[in-house]
Order: sequence, then structure tokens, then C-alpha cells
Amino acid sequence: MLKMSTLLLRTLRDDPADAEVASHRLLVRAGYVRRIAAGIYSWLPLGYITLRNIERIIREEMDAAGFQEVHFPALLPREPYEKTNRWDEYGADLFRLKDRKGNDYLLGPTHEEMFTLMVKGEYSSYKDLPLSIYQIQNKFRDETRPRSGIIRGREFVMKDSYSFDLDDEGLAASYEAHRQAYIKTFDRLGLKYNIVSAVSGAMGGSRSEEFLAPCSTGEDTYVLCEKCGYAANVEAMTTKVEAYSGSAAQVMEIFDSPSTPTIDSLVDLLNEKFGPGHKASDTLKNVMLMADSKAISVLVPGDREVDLKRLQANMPGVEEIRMFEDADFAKFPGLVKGYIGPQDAKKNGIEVLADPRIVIGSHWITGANAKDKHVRFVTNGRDFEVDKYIEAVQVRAGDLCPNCQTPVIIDRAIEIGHIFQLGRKYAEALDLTVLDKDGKSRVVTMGSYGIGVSRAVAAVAEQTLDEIGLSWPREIAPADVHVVATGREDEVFQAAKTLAEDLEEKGLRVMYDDRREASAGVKFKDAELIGIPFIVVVGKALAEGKVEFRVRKSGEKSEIELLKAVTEIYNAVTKA
RNA sequence: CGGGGCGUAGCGUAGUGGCUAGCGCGCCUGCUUUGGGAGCAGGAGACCGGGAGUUCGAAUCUCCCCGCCCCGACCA
Repeated sequence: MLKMSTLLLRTLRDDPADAEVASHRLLVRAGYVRRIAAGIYSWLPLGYITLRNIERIIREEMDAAGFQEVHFPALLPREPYEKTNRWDEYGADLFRLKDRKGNDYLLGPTHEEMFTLMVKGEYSSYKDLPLSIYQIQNKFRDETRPRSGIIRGREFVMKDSYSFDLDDEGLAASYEAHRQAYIKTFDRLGLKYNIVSAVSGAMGGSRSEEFLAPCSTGEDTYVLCEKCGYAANVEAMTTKVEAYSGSAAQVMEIFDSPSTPTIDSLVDLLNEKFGPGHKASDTLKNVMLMADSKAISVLVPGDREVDLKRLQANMPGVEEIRMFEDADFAKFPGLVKGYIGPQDAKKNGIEVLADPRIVIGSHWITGANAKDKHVRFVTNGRDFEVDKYIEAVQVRAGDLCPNCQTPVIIDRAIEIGHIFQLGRKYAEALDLTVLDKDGKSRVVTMGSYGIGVSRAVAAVAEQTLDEIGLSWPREIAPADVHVVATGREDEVFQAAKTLAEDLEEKGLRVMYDDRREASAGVKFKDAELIGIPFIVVVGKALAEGKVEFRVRKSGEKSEIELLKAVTEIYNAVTKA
């Protein structure tokens, strides 16, 4: 039983000055966590119980799925990370240190290498697969900007799993098993979440999804279709377009367009010259970029911007994308800055990538590759060729859902889980192979699956808190029921203590506010701040042989006969 | 890393050149109070982030450093 009189807990009346987001403010005020350094937090008893409850649920679901728990050190040697090139690739985000002999060590940011090596050390036959193992461990990343309290820390608790399979079908099955386990886990945590398709990025995996808990303070942006449920990370959103249905345009017509460096100024000129009704979306923007050392042109409708992050996510293998600079223009004399059109791209030796909205047969107003000249009726497929269609424009609310063509909304969320098919990158780098049926050596294929455990504490808090404090789902709360004794008479405290003990005997986890010196008001405020889902007040109603039962979330209050209290409270708490 | 802001007691803060650094919460002692963050009285707690400088005198001005928060860039 948690007794308030002895609990290491000091609630704060004022919001801490360094906390902005609600979960952070309340977790500090309610005495769950304390900041030690930027992005580094200590857990006080209430917070640690909560964190362990979440760990417990995750562990139960992982075990139920047949995954096995292991544990690695947080302090790791350099060599394995050297072999996979991550000692360098991870860059400044990696916490590095040296031992007394001058050897390099790191604090693990994620443990692919160690898992791979563990399996390599123990297994060597296809008969041993499939295998899924996981750990719950503190991870370290020297984030450039830790923020939002526990949501993005430099040390945090993560559950990471890895699956090992012989072939792609096996990997798909392991992936699905994790997906289902995650659904069960997050449902039990009481989180609202969307599973969104993500881009697997440079890792080269074939499938990747994120579990996003919607919340205004979240730092991830995603697209959601409220009609059909389609959800995607903005980078992974796809565009569905209809074939061009308009009539074919007349031949290209070049016209003078002095001083129209921007799309807006061009549209003004068009309306003046060719009559009103021209829109930015009738024009074609040619964005010149350098992808690593290759010049590319990205065509987007004039009313759209290129989202470099999204573009890069859709160009696997490309490490750096940047805008053309004057020096780059100098290398392509055929390109007239501000008046570029795709008509001469072939001639200039530039690869043309285009937004899918630039469909075959559609015609556009674009630059004429000559100073102060534009051209209209430039038709895709007739006057220029697109080498490749690519999703690269900035996604906007109101863009159409690729499934059902309904305008989508854009929402913010906290990423609480990420599952993806890693493939053979680590197995190859660390030479994890097994012998197959035919006695041939085969590289194992892997999946990687993470849950932000400490982050989940904040995510649940964000989704459940209200103006007066935290408000946990029962399985996560530090206790099931919070018994508050008010008044000063010994009988009250005696009755409250007995009730608390009886409830505990029944199997409930009880927090008991047995403080003699605190006023009723203080105790009520604290109980509401702390957020245990049910509050039982033993106080003035005791004179009539009753106690008060409150539901934290709804604020409902009711009176219960003391004699029936244990049973009724037990029933109310456990059925909820 | 770029932009903005901040650093005074455990927490929230006042104090923009003047002598003993003030207030609220919390904490300790006593009395009173006890259903919505109680009252009175007394008390403990601060090298004013650090260093250097300017000055008769620095929390206050100058310079350097450190730390923290927010926005952006970045990020399983």
C-alpha cells in the first residue's frame, strides 16, 4: 500500500518554468519525474511504478506472442558498430566514451548489432528459425534538441525486438506477428493511435509502419483520411491521379514575359495578356536540385512547393539533396534561371522527375529556356518526357486520399512504435548466416520493431490528462484506488485505514492518503493531480455510515454504505 | 547548428548601480483550524549559474564561458 504520509512525493503548486507541454508539466507537478539535465530524467516512486506498469504490459504481450526477452549492456564496444559502419554513420548523435586504456566505447542508441551477434553466436541452422527476441533497455542518443520532457530525451527506455528469418515469407510472417502484438499492446495501454505507412528510408527495408498517437503536442506530422481511415506519414503519402481527360492542346506558343521571376508575377501577366482565370496551378515549376552529384529537375504544379525531405525519402540511396546554386547553373548554360522549362531537359542531360499530377497529355505554362520568355500549351508526352514520377510536393490538408478520394486532414502525433522489415543489412555486415536444407549457407533476413516505453508514459498522459491533472487508465496508474481520509477524528482515519487494507486484501492496488496535517482541499487537489482513476473519500459522510466514491475521469460522485464499500468499490473498479 | 528567450532558496518569482536581496508556495516549531491548495506567531534555507573586468560600491554595467527552454534544421 502506498501511504501518502511516507511516500517520496512532493507535489508542486506551480508549473515548472522549463516545462511547456502538458504531460511534462503535470508529470513534474505531480511528482512523477524530475529533470537531471537536458533530456535526462529521474523517476520518483509514482513515476517509476507507472513506467514499470507500461513495461509489464509490453512484456506480457511480447511473451504471449512467443518472443523471448534478453538483455544487453547499455555500454558497448566500438567494433560491432564499426563493422556496420554505424560508428561513423550515427554521427554526433552517438554518445561515445573511452575507457582508461583509451579504447572506444559507446552508449547504445539501438542494438541491431548486438542482437545480430547474439544469434550468430548461438545459431547456425535454418531449423532454429524463425526467432524473435526483444529487450527493454535504456537507450542513449545525444539528440541535437531534446524536447517536451520525457517525449524526446537523450536517455530513454525502449523496447526493441528483432526477428530472424530465412526468407522473405518468413520475414513477412514475423512482421505480421509483431504488428498484431503491437496492436494488442497499445490497445491495452489505452492509447488512441493510427498505424501509418512510413518510408523505410536508407535502411532499404521493404515495409515499414509507424504507430502514431495523435496529440497536439506531438512532433510527427501525418495524413489521415477520416472517411476510410487511410493514414500515412507525409513522406509516404501517395497521390492517385486520373488520366488526362481534357482535349489536346494546340502547338506550343512562346510569349514575352519580362520581369516575372515568381509564379505570382507570372500569373498576373497571364491574366493581363490572355484574359482572366489563370491560376498558379496552370503553370509548371521546374525545381533544379543536386542529388548527391547529379543534377535533377523536379516538375511540380506552380502552386506547389517541393518537400525536400519527402523527395529524399522517395529516392533511396541518395544521401544529400540540395537546391541548385549559382555555381551549378553555371555548369548548365542551357538553363536560364527563372525561365526553365522541361522541353530541353534531354538536350541538357538532366533527369526529369515529376509529381504524379503532371499526367500524360496535360499541358502547362512554363519557362521557355530563354530570358524573359515563357511558353504555353507545353504538353507532357509531346513536348517533353518525364523520366520518372515521384512524390515530392509538400502535402497539404485537403489533398485527396489515394484510397477514396476524400480530402485528408493533417494531424500531429507522438511516434510510439515503429516496425520495419530490415532485410539483410546487418546480417550481411556481421555475417549472420545459417545452413539451409541443402547445406548451403544463407544470409538471414531481419525485422526490427521498437516501442518507446518512457515516451509511452508521456503519450498516455497527453491523451488522458485534463485541466486539473493526470488521469490514468487503470492498468497504468500507480494504484487502482486512492483512499482519502479527511477530517481529524481518529475514527475517520481508523475507518479509512481499514477500508484501504480490505481493498488491498481484495487484490486492488491502493494508495492511502493518511496525512493528518493536510487539509481536505489539499488532499483532493493532490488526488486529482496524481490521477489515480478512482478516489474514495472517507470523511464527513462517515457520520451516516457512508463513504464517497469518485471517478477521476468523469468527476462522478456517489455515496456508498461503508458496510458494502469493499464489495461495491471492488466491483466498480474492476468492471471499469 | 541558425533564430529567440531565460538563469536570484526545493518550486514559482520581485529587484536595471546604493549599503541587511524581497515576496508566495513548500519546509521546521507552537497554538488555532479541518470537504476544495487554512489562520496567526516564530524560524531555517541564496557564495544572485561560473570567471574576468569597470566602479568608492555590481544580482544590476562590459566581456568570456557554462547551463536551460522555445521555434527551425536534424533525428530508430
